[in-house]
This record gives sequence, C-alpha cells and structure tokens, in this order.
Amino acid sequence: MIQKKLFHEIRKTVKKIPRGKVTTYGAIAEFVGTRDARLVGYALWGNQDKKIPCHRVVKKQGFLAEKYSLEGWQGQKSRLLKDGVIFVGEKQVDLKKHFWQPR
DNA sequence: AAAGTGACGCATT
DNA sequence: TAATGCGCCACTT
Repeated sequence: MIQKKLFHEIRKTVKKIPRGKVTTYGAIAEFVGTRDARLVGYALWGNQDKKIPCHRVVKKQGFLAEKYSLEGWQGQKSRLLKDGVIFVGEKQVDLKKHFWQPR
C-alpha cells in the first residue's frame, strides 16, 4: 500500500537500519526531505510491517516512543536488547554508541 | 470536500 | 523552566 513518496522513503530507510543500531525520527524526517518528524512515526504506525524494524527508531535523545503500538516501549526494548543495543535507564538507549545516520 | 488526527522536534513566548 | 506553536504529510471520518 505504499505509493506516496515520502512514506516509501521513510519505510525504505528504516528497513536499512543495521542490527544493533538505532536512529531518530528527526534524522529520518530530514533525510526524506521534511521537518515533520511526526510523519516518520505515522508512516510506521498502523502498518507494523515485519520487514520494518520500527523498534530501532527512537526519539532524538534515545528515548523510546511512548505511544509505540501494541507492546509499548517495553516490547521495543526487548527487541533492541536482542539486537545488542545498550540501554541507559528504562526507556533510553545509548545513542552515542548506536546512532545510525540514514543513508 | 474539509477538517481532524497522529510513534516528534525545535523555536519561541 | 514550562508551556505552546509551527512544521507540513498522509490517512480517516
């Protein structure tokens, strides 16, 4: 159901996030050509495409999306830990070690 | 067809 | 320091 360019770019970009890395909504938004970070989250929301590792997308300070669908930040955290991502606190990842620049 | 809604981020008040 | 506004896209009602 992907046809709109921005959504396509967003999802395609998220799919490319390597295991053990995370990126931010803002970074992706900027990468696809918009300042609207909400668009990034919205592109993933309701789709939950298994090909898309949405759990590797966090807020700019490394915090997980509080409105993450279904499992919430806890489920997201589990998957990140499985990826080898180091956490700082309950819902914040170590961005300086795992940040991935969209490309 | 128009307005409302939605996983954020940054600037301004 | 906290609160609010704008940014600006696609989708739903």
